Amino acid sequence: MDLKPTESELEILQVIWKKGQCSVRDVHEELAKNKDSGYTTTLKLMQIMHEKGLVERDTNAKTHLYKALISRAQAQQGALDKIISTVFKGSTSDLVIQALGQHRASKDEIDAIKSFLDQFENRD
Amino acid sequence: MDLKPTESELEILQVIWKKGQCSVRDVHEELAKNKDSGYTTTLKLMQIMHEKGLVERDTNAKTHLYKALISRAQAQQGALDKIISTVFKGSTSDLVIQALGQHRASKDEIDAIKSFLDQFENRD
DNA sequence: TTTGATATACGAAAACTATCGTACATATTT
DNA sequence: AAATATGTACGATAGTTTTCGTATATCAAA
Repeated sequence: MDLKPTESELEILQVIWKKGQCSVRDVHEELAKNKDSGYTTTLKLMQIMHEKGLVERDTNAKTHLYKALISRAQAQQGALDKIISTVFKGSTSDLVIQALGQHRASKDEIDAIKSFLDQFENRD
Repeated sequence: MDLKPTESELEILQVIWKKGQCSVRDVHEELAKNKDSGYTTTLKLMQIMHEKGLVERDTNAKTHLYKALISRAQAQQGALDKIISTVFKGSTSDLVIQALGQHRASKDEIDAIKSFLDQFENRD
């Protein structure tokens, strides 16, 4: 299996991850806030995602319910791996520094990252 | 302008960023190390990148020379913004932690990030 | 039970990306 | 000068992704 969601598929997965289980309408109404494609477009995409094995669905009721078969963490790692190799010359620390440099991190966020680093460092 | 390079365009930009200024052949020979598409494919892609405004070119000599019109930092930030919004729920610190969690960072890298964080934190 | 709202299914078009073949121009070598 | 190598231009094709129209089924309300 390939399991590399496209851009639109990721938008859909976002909604499913957030809500846990969704009808096409659930997803479409969420997407409609930022986008204006039709309902059948969302439906078709979700059907394709089902064919690809990105989601599973319960077809017992008239309204089918979809669940994600790929975790957010998996998708995150896939997305990270891709941009680290294509734009960050393979350097994770470059990515981290670029991300932190742009973003106005709160003290809490910085602390969270620091303690994460500590724990990570002491793992050796 | 849209300025969102495709996958292949990023591969080409990588080479141009590294070398500073490139002929199509320069780029193609570099890409050929990891890939095997034809010379005219690279040429065509670079012509399209020129139309899109991703690169400029000097056509005085027979062999045209290309330069990037988008910086590596810009492309990095664009890629980061995209995945932060599509898979990281808008959370930069989630991205940083996920990136560090997977990657086996060296002590030097960790230190670099820590001192970056310190400097960042003291900025207030 | 007829009407209207809401579903899925699915073919087909549109848009975008990547690939290549071929034509043609310009250097370089023999 | 002829042959060879190297360059650009560009149309055509194939693959992928996104979009939508239309057919059809189901349910609820009038």
